[in-house]
Amino acid sequence: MRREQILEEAIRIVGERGYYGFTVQDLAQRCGISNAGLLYHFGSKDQLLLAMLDVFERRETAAIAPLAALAAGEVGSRKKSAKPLLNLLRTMVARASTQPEIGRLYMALQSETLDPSHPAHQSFRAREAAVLDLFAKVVSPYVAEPHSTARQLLALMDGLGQQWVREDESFDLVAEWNRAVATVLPRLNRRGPERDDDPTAA
Amino acid sequence: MRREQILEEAIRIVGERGYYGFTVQDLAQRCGISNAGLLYHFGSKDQLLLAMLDVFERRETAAIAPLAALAAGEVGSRKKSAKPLLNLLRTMVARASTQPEIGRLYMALQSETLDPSHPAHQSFRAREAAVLDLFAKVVSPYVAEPHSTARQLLALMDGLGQQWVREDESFDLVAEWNRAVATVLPRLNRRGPERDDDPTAA
Amino acid sequence: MRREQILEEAIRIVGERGYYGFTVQDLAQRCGISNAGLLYHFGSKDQLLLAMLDVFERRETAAIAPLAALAAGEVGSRKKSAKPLLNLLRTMVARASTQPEIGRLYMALQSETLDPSHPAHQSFRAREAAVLDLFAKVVSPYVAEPHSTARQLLALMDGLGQQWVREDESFDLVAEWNRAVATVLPRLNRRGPERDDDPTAA
Amino acid sequence: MRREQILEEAIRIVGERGYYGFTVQDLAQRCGISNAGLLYHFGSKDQLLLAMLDVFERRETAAIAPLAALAAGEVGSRKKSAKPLLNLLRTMVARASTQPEIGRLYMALQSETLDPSHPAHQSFRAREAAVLDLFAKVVSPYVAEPHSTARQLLALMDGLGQQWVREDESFDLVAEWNRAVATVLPRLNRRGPERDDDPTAA
DNA sequence: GATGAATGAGGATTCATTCAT
DNA sequence: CATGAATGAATCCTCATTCAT
Repeated sequence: MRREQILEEAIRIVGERGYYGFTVQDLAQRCGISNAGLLYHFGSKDQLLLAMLDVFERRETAAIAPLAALAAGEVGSRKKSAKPLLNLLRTMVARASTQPEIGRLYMALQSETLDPSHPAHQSFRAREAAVLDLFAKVVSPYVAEPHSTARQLLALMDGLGQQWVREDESFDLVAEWNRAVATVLPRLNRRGPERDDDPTAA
Repeated sequence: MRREQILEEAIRIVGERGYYGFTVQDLAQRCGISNAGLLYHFGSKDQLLLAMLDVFERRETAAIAPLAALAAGEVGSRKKSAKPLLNLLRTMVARASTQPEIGRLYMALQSETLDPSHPAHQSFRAREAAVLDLFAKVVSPYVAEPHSTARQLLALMDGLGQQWVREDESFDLVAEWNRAVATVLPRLNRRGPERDDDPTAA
Repeated sequence: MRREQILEEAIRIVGERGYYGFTVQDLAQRCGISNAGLLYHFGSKDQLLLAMLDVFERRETAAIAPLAALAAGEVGSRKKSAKPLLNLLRTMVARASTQPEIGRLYMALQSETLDPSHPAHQSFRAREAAVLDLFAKVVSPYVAEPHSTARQLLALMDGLGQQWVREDESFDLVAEWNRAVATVLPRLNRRGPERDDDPTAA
Repeated sequence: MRREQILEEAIRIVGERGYYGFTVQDLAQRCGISNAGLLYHFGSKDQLLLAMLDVFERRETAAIAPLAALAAGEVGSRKKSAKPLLNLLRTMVARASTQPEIGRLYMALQSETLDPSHPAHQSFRAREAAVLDLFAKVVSPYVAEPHSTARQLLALMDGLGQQWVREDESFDLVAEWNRAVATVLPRLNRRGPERDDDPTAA
């Protein structure tokens, strides 16, 4: 449980300053623990990062994987419903706005890991590929070029999130994201009654 | 002229590692100069960053400002042409793919400066606001919610750029960007003969 | 306890070279400790100085304050005795000649802190004011212009101390000080049997 | 002439910060000259210090030596007058209060040169010895222990000067000095009409 | 589980000085 | 006379890490 608190605090710091701008000393201080006491739990700064990524992925998986499976399931089904897809996309962003720390962690690392020598570079590269694959798949019934659309969705998700963070969370991220989805996947809106909070805003 | 070389090299390093992951020593070594010799030219690491931003902005302004003016000029004109707008958007991204160093610099800082304590935080915040304003204005004749559209364009530009960098420039950034623009500004494509290099890729 | 040893050594060095002429590295070396190991105990060079001043003041207070109280107590009393006053003055200087390190520390800083930007400037200014006040008070029964006399006593104390240090402690500081006191406070000598080591030397 | 201006400025800086707290760069900047240009005139920082001491001594000699000679001349004369002695003592301090820069230079170095490794240590030691000798001589007709009295005068002169500097020149140094002289050399006041500006302040 | 003490490597920066021009 | 450019050594300080307790 001590470990959990520390991780939580670490996630917050990395979310604010990035991994490079984050120091073991700072974390230890904020946790009211000694420098050595902290490392006792995690072994090293890098392992601490891995633990953070683990938390991040675990939560992400728990929250997203089922929805992803649902959305993916629709792809081959006869009576396609866009609802699971929309639900997936919305939830992914809604999570960020609900748990800003985890969102910030993701965004900070997202950019920091552009550098191939960053300890989490591979991890984020793999994640990106996986998300792009997922998006391309679930989106394939609705667009002509699913790979491009997947890229656009991911770019919008990340880009809007970064704007949101940079502007001190001063606009409605979820609303903007819904509009963006409606723009990228226009066909979804012409069909069915599945929009529960009017993503088209047309 | 020595200063210029150093600046160029610095831009490359920051583009790769970000400002925090970049050390004066490293830069000095790569320039075949002593640690102190380097600082002679810039005074401090932070001032060096400012010099880099200055270069960045100077080049950006030189390349973009005229196109921005043209595009903005169309807004109020009677016979609106979308060509200047498309030209502006394309050039902004084309520059990044032509001069990857400067693009990487921008992207690295774009994310690193999420942290308000980063020395270039304000600078990037201001830049973002300015770009959003510009986008909203030039896009206003074509969309219902120009501010949202501006956000989407910027998010796509940044997001796609980051994907491109993370994936080792292994896809055609310009082509993807053109598709994205076509998606976000669909009306542009239905009109006139002004697309000179087929942004729709239909 | 390690801290104490370091402090002791630091006091010696500053006593010799002043605060500016004293380096963390030098101190570390003399203590057989690493540079970082040293700063672990004090945080920074400036805080180390504060710690030294603290030691200085603590010792000074312990040794002087009671005597100062006694001397001050005589001021309002009916049957004034000059003994506590003489005792105070003698002890202040005797301490310097007994513990030359602490005396040198004081003298080195006394002059270095003339510069308002010195980290201990305020501290020494305040100390000086306090000493002047104390002297003026305890001396008031015996002289016409206690404030001037206070100034003279302090000037003599500091000035003689500096001569003593500069001349490699080659004269009898205590004896000279006693003569000086006898000069500045001539009335004291005409009375009572309280001179135990003949300060007048008339 | 350029040299003179630079020296003047250097004296001011050393007066404020001491020799250790004074940097070539700082001086160069204040003189609107390049770093190298400055050293062209003086060769090195230490030689610059020597030049400053030279100026100091030259001025001191010019102003004081004649008065010293006069006062020394009285010692053996039949009809001793204390006037030259008083004049000498007064002038020495008056100079400091008239030209505070030179006074500060003296005081800063006075204390800094306690350290035997200071480049001007010997110079100041010698100066002190010379002044003590002079004082002892000129004072010998009036006191029982001229060497002690010399020490007291020098200590008072330096000590009061330091108080004056530390307290931002906020009291009347000359008046205090006169009182101190009257205290240390009481016999002078009982005789003759030679006090022109009431040194006794009785 | 946790700490106090310590470390080695590396960080930016400052300083007096040099030298070709 | 003076400068721009550069340097090597030194300065304070920070960091992740280790280890005996």
